[in-house]
Amino acid sequence: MPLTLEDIARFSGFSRSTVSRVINGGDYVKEETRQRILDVIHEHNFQPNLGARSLAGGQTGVLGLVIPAAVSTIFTDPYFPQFIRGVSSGCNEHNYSMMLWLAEPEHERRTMREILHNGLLDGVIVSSMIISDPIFESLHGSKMPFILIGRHPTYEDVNYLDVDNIQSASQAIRHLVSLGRRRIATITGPLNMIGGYDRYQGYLKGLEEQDLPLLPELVAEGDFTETGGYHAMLQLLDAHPDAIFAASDMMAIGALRALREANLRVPEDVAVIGYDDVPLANMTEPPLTTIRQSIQNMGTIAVKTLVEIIRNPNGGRQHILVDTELVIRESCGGRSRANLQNSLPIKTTGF
Amino acid sequence: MPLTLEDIARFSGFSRSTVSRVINGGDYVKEETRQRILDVIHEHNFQPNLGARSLAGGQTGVLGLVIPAAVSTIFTDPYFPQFIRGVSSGCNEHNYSMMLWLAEPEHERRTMREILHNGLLDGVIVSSMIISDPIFESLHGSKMPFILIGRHPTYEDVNYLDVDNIQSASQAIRHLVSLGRRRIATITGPLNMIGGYDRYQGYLKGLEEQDLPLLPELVAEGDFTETGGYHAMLQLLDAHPDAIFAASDMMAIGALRALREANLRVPEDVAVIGYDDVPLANMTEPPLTTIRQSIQNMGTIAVKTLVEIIRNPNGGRQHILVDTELVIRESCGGRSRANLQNSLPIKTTGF
DNA sequence: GGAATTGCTGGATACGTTTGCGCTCCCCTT
DNA sequence: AAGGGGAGCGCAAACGTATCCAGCAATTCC
Repeated sequence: MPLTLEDIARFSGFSRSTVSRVINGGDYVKEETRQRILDVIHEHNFQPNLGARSLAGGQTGVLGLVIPAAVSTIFTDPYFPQFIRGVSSGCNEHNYSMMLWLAEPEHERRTMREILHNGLLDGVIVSSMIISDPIFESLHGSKMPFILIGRHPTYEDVNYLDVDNIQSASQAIRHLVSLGRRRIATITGPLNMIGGYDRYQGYLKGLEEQDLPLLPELVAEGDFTETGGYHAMLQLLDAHPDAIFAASDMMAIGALRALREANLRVPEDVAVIGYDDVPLANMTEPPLTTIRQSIQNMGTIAVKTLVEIIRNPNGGRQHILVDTELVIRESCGGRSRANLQNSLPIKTTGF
Repeated sequence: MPLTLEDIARFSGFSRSTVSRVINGGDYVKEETRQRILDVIHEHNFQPNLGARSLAGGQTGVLGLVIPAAVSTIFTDPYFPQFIRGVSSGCNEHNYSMMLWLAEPEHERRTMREILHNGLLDGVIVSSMIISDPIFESLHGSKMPFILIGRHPTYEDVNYLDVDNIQSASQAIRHLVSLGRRRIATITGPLNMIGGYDRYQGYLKGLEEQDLPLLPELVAEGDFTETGGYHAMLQLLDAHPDAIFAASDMMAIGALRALREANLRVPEDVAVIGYDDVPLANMTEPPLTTIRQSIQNMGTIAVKTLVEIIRNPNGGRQHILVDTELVIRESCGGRSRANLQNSLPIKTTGF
């Protein structure tokens, strides 16, 4: 039988209300009283009941993290463990608990409302490359504060947290130009996916900043896979590029294979830059220059932002872009083991 | 403003009580009434408030999953993602939600009572506990139903679910001996973790069964990581082992690296067996012989068992051991692509 | 035909907390 | 000296649900 406020009130000689005020850091309590009550609470290891709190106060201190289990990479990719860890860490920091829901398609219909709208959650983080429509719609139509990981392509009035794809891609181009490359090709991701589209926009921005023309024969669309990168590279060979910016490491690895088969040297003949800094990127021949995103950091920031949104629901929408780090290895022909940036400052766009 | 039982009662023309009975599958409701109320509930997408339910009924439908974040392998090892996925899947199956708490040492004291004993959780799964964990004490002293993943070394009256570490490790030793190896070394996990400890015990049991002496110079302690395995292997080199039993695949992979650098051939000079069968184990050079545990399955079984314990608190303690499978690949020098066992039967010890 | 039983429903209470309101003091002003 | 105001505290009303109990009709039993 756990203790109640009433018990603590009785033990300390004050009323429920005062005990409650002490717990919630309320005003108008004499310091002496506060100490007395805190002592009793500590002595009996009292813990207020969350259900009752939620009923009376409307807050639970619980955040939801939704990840579509359909994403098969959850097994092999260190992305999700790291992200989950970041979120967990952020929760601990802000005195929240984390409800994790790996949305399985076969259970989705049942659990969506049940989990999201039963009053348990103060807010929700939705992590998914594929914007899972039912979940999004369900949240968007409710009062529940939520934040997306990866910006939403169409809805502008939605909070999101994303990697600064455009900025980082253009930085890659800038770096290649600084190394003397001029015929810079790109292997894009699927242009109907927001990540692929944004990284291509960054490529365009980089060209423009460096006064280079956009040559259609230097653009090939891939699908984020190694095979896709390989075929895209084959298309590009005729155009004789002296550098490749691939929108993912896996595609860059495919490009390396195509270049090797074409007897072109990397980085002497063609420089290559990837994106993601997957563990494999360090083990290719030559090791891959790439753009790293701090996934764990993303999780922490997501919590921090969501907590702010919960505390201040009318603060306007939050669009947060996390900066990246250009990890320079041998494949671009630049100086090895040197980073242009070490920190991961945060740039906020909002109002 | 979410709807309440009262609203549904008004819309359907019945009382709160009857609506509540319909929702909770209670008896004594006319079929016609039940249908009418269900229609209204469905039409308005009504979802009962969890806080109120918890207050009035004492049940929340939420399970806690506790993982010590101190375990650094959470980054690199696919163990936890898979386990989490299994637990999540089990929760979906049994209509429970999952509260995930990665216990960080610096936040532990604050959150332990706060998360475990605020009435939110119906039960707790504790994974990979460090021996003598305060979390255990806190749970063991309370009425909270819980189950450990990995048996507890001292307390016998505690529910647990574990891989048969001792049996499987000794099986690995037996296999190595059958292949003619005699100087069999082991790279253990941290011996203050029950998994590491038991696999070491299995190693000892294997030696004893095969009448081999225990040589201290053939034992090195690792930390379940690739780097740890690498350094442990370096220590072992002087003792000239002809076989290595590593308590995790990641450590086995580190050992492979150390062996390669020492110009030793695997399996000709040294046979290697790992533990876990992570995806990477199939991609090493040479492919790794290892012991497979169906981690995801463990998660599902843990939930199933815990739910039973919650429903029947006086059902006696549960001790469940999940069998393993020795997956034979090239690294041990045995016949390739042959499995000693294919199924994963469950052996139950209890009363 | 009256009494006992059963099927179905509504009223009322309890769960443990937050919080608006009102009541005492006591100090400060004029 | 009287009045105002604020600090400190308790009372009581919610919050939304589960569930015991009472009531009532319909049915069954003797």
